[in-house]
Amino acid sequence: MTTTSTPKKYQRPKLASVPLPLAMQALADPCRLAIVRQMLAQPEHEFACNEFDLEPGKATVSHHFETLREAGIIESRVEGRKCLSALRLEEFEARFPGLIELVREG
Amino acid sequence: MTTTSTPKKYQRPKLASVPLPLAMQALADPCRLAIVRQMLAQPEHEFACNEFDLEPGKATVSHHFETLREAGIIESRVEGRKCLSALRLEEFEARFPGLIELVREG
DNA sequence: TTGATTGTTTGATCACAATCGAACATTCGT
DNA sequence: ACGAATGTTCGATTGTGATCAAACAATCAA
Repeated sequence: MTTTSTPKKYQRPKLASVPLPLAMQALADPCRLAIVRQMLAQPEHEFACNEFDLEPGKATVSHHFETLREAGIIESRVEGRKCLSALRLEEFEARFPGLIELVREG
Repeated sequence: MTTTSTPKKYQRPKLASVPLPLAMQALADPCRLAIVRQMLAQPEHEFACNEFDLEPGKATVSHHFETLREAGIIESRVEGRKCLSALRLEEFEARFPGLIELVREG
């Protein structure tokens, strides 16, 4: 018997359950801001992790993506061996109006 | 000769020099959010530190006020033996539009 | 099936942030 | 001059966050 595969399942919290400090914390890191800014340039696009030119190693980047997921800023899904991520733009904007716009401006 | 007194001087950074991550970080702490919310209830009022009902001790609170000053969110001045603090509401709103409003809402 | 791709997890380190008690400084009242 | 009031600073502790290398897992391509 081949071991049953457990496809990675990413969490996707309801925005109503995301407290403000968690959202602030998620956007308080330069690397995560860079990720969100690049995503804002193509809001419809689903990004693989290696489409970003980031300083930290992949382990660290993986952690940053998880932080962004927990804050309800992005959502991710498995596609083949890739992890595709996209902004939850409308939902996040509805929960924290104006916050994403601040990220775009810098 | 009595030693010359050096009245405490609080910093007051220009808002243009405050980076977004610093502002986010400052607003990512529950205690500091509580301070800002209480100040938002009376935007014109100058608050002494002991007007807040906060959990941490006074040393910690003193540090939180400094963090808020560094982020350009509040300004402080010495009045007698008190340290009076108030929001830099218009300036901060001009630099980070909508951010303070998010704090008010929760 | 073998090896390369893509990301996650683990274990460890390092820096920084929050916290406290105690000592200190300044000012005010008496 | 003395003591209370109000914060600040110092030293130490504790916890959390960012980071990396290495091992692991799943998938795809040849």
